[in-house]
Amino acid sequence: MPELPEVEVLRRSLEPRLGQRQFTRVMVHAPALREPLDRAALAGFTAGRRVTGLRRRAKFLLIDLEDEATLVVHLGMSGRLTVVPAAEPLAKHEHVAFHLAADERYPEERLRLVDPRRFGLVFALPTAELPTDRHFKDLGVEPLADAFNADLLAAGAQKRSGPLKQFLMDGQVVVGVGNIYACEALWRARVSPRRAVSRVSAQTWERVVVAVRAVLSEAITQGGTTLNDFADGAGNPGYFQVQLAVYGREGEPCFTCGQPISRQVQAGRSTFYCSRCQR
DNA sequence: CGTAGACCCTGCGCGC
DNA sequence: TGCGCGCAGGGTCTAC
Repeated sequence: MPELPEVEVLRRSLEPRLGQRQFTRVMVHAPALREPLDRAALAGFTAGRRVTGLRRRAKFLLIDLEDEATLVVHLGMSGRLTVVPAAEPLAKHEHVAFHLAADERYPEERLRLVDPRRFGLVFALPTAELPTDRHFKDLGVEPLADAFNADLLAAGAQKRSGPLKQFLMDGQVVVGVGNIYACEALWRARVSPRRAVSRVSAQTWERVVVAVRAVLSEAITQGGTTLNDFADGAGNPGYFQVQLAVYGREGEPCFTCGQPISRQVQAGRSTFYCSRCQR
């Protein structure tokens, strides 16, 4: 399901539902997702602790708990993280669930991860170890932070070669820009995804920054979904509210010029673009 | 050192 | 109606 906007929408939807709730037991139903599930660590860092806050870094959801522990969830391609009644039957592909104690607001529930393709990831660790954890230590800047700017991209491009789209999707440069929004942002910036990063002007970098920010923040505002199987933390489905200009529109007319949208595979992923508008 | 490609896994839609 | 194929939002590893 996720790109950055979907994870951010999920974070916001879960925040009131999980805030101050106490984790009880963890139910691990699969041996591994992208990595093995460490039942002992998951239980040890969560059982009995209350949720103190929810954060996001790149496409990772960070659930901070009492006593300086953090539960980390990544949804991969097909993960859904939802809160359901504790007695809800086990869902197909429900690989792990964290039970939540009843309080004055909610009955006993469970926070469950359903992930058919199992590209997701769940682990827990001391909060202080997050920055040096191997999943986080090499991550680039957040695209909605001030540090994401034309100078940063131009500097990063000097150390690399290859096409612009792959550069934008490189998490060591900027995080959270996945295949859909990379395509959308480059269409909006009117620059070709195939353009070599060495041949991008300062002015164009500026347009790319503006476009990435706009595409992501609009998707968040609109409830995050471009994706047909997205659901927020309450299980509400997505609404296809985000109008996609190029992604999935091969052969359909460009909204700007009417030229049929092209599709080309780059690094094993489909790239959609307008060959007239994007140079 | 960077970069390109394979790979992890299941489900879905399409054409036959 | 059923089957096989291609394709899908992510990230990481290996071979060059």
